[in-house]
Amino acid sequence: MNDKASEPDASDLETRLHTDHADELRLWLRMLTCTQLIERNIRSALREKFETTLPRFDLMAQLERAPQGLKMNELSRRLMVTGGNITGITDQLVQEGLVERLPVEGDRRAYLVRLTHTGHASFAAMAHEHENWIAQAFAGLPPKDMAQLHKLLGRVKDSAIAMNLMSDPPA
Amino acid sequence: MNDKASEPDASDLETRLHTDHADELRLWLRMLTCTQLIERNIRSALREKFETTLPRFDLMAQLERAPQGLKMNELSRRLMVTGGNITGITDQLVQEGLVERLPVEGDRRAYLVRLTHTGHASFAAMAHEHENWIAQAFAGLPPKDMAQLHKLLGRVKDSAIAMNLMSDPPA
DNA sequence: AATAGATAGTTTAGGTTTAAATTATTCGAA
DNA sequence: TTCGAATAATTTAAACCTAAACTATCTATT
Repeated sequence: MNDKASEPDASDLETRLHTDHADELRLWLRMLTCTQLIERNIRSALREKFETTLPRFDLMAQLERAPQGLKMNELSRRLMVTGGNITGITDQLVQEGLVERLPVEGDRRAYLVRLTHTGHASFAAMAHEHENWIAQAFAGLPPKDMAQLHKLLGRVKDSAIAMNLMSDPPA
Repeated sequence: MNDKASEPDASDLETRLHTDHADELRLWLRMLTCTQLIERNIRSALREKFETTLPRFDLMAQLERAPQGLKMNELSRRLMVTGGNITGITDQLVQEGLVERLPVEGDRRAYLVRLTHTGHASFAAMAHEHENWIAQAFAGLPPKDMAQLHKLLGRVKDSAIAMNLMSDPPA
């Protein structure tokens, strides 16, 4: 190896000095830990109490807020997952009678996915509990802290969106 | 349906009043959005620039900080994934010569997983870029905001851990 | 020593998610 | 109108992740 004393090995010290974003890294890891802790809890609670999964719940939550229904690509965009994934989850929910696919007037490629009456009722039951679980996750924060956190995360969101635009094909 | 006028349908109004944790819900969704935006970006950058994946990077990052190596169950705990998962990822990395399994003195059940020389070099190259990506994600925040955010997320973390303990089998 | 229970790691089966390729349809411009 | 590009959704192959069952080893108690 290149261990001459004239050039101290740069692999550790120098690179570390140049790019010392340790604070950002720590912040990121803590953020990740928080979401993973909460998400894991929600997942297991959804399975235990309602025998369902988080992706299914999230999809239904989107449909609940859009009574007229949503197209697959819109679901994909909102849930930030790939289209193929939406296809799979929707297939399941259709199978179980919780959502339905409706033709779109004037575009035979697309569907509108909508909650069925059963799906609406099923979601209502789950949403009530879900809200409590989330509330528990933030129970340790005074309202003032929550507001502050929400504001700061708004800035992170903007920053992260900007980052995404940078790395996406600009054309 | 039970639509008698004497008892106004409670399914919407009342439950919503009782459990109005809309702020918590909004906060949670924003938090999730932030981490997903950033994580997605890191994933695609790792694939494009280094042909690797986030789980593999994360495992190597843990090993980098533990030069003496880590046992499988310790990796499992730190990465918050199941043991079986660790086995699979480690197998891959061993296959590619980036990590190695070493016997543990006095416990023939366990291994120590450790970065090889190649793995160490490979990780150093990636870590440098990774740090810049993370820094970009938080580029929009003044240092003061970052510190504040870190502090608030510390409270969330405590709260989330408390939530986990509640729902885990207490025995 | 013998055995029961705990611990370390792997295997298995099944579900999730992704990126990339594919099919079908729509839209726009020559 | 017709052809090429864009769009909506699906399919496919591969990686990821989990829970549960399993093997091997260790530890403590008797």
